[in-house]
Amino acid sequence: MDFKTSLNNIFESLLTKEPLFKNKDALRHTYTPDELPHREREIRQLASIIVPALKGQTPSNILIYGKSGTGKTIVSKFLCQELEKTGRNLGMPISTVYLNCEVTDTQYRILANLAKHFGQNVPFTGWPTDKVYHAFKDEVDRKKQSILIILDEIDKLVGKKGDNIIYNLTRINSELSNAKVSIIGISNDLKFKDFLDSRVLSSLSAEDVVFRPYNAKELEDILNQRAELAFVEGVCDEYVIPLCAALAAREHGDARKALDLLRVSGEVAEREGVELITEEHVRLANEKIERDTTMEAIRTLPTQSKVLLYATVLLEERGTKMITTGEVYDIYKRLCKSVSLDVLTQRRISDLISELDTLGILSSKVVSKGRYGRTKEIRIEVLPAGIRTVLTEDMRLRKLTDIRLPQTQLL
DNA sequence: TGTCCACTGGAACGTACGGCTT
DNA sequence: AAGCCGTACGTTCCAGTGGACA
Repeated sequence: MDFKTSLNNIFESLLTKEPLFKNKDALRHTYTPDELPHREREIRQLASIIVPALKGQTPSNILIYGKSGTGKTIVSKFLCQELEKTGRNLGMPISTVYLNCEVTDTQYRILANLAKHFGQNVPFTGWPTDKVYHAFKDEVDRKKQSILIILDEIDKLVGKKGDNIIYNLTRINSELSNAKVSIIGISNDLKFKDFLDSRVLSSLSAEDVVFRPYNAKELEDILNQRAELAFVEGVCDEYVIPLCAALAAREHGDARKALDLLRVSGEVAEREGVELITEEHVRLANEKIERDTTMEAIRTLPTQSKVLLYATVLLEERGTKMITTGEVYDIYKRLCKSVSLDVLTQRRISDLISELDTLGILSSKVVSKGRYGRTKEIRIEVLPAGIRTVLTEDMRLRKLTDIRLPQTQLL
């Protein structure tokens, strides 16, 4: 019976055994603190642009630029909260909608999400797009109100079928008699403007706001503010936060990265069962984050891409000097046959290679070998051992992990 | 100087699927 | 039940090309 009671408490004891953290959520980038250090200027600038909404006028559309982790999203969300709150106090009806265009990446989906936000029941597919557009427009126009739409990662829309949604939204006010719509576009990509239609551009980027990257000192302030909320007092060695800040500053001042680093450092120390987080934990955390993100990227790949990736690994291990599309395709075909998987065309594989390249798992470069044609030169960017581990997790691909190519191939 | 390789990458089209409308 | 619609994922077709080699 002693045995039973001790097991009963096992989760409880594990749950309460978080000696370092008092509120881990404060270190997540989704957490919105009461103050946003080193962004006062941007907040004031944006607030002065959208304040007309509180007087019943239409604010200019805004385009926000800045690298990842510079606080664009969090500042925008913070302003929305404040705007809605002030609106309520003044009796001005204001709605704000936040959409991430990486997820919501077509015209249909954006309109469907907007319509849903205003209480319309739109299926995720099935309706013609203009019907969804009217559902949204009519619902919104039923009363006098200001609407602020935030399109995060708006650069993900250009070039795709979704890109005339930007045009349609910037024009919607001329079709509305009661409501007023303004748009805040957020982009990581500074070159984004070059790809926009000039009519859309003049309307959308009536006001531009640029978010500079944080420097190491600023990151340190942010981390200190969050650490105070997240950690039990005195568990951080004095150099831990400066180190996290320095590492993140090296990567274009990414606050998200800095926060992740500090959080994972804490977790690593906790798992070790020690009471002080040290620089060594930060280094371990840095490696762990890197490893985890690439492994996760590989794990979520479609089966075909996994086989393709493995074909590249085999060629690399064989010591092939220059891996080309044609060679990879040859091995890929053989691997597919051995596990009776459909063989895709070389054209498709060429696209999959480019996808793996943008994910950073492979690197491919188009090279010309003169008399011997033009092709992609391919290199693996992650550890082969990691790729094998992932393959073993996939029942159908497990038997591939035994395959090795002969060191030299005689043809 | 021209040829010609081994692809690249754009474009149109096909198929399957979930889901609405009538 | 038949006919649309939007989306994902592929295929088919093909013009275009950088540069080693004859």
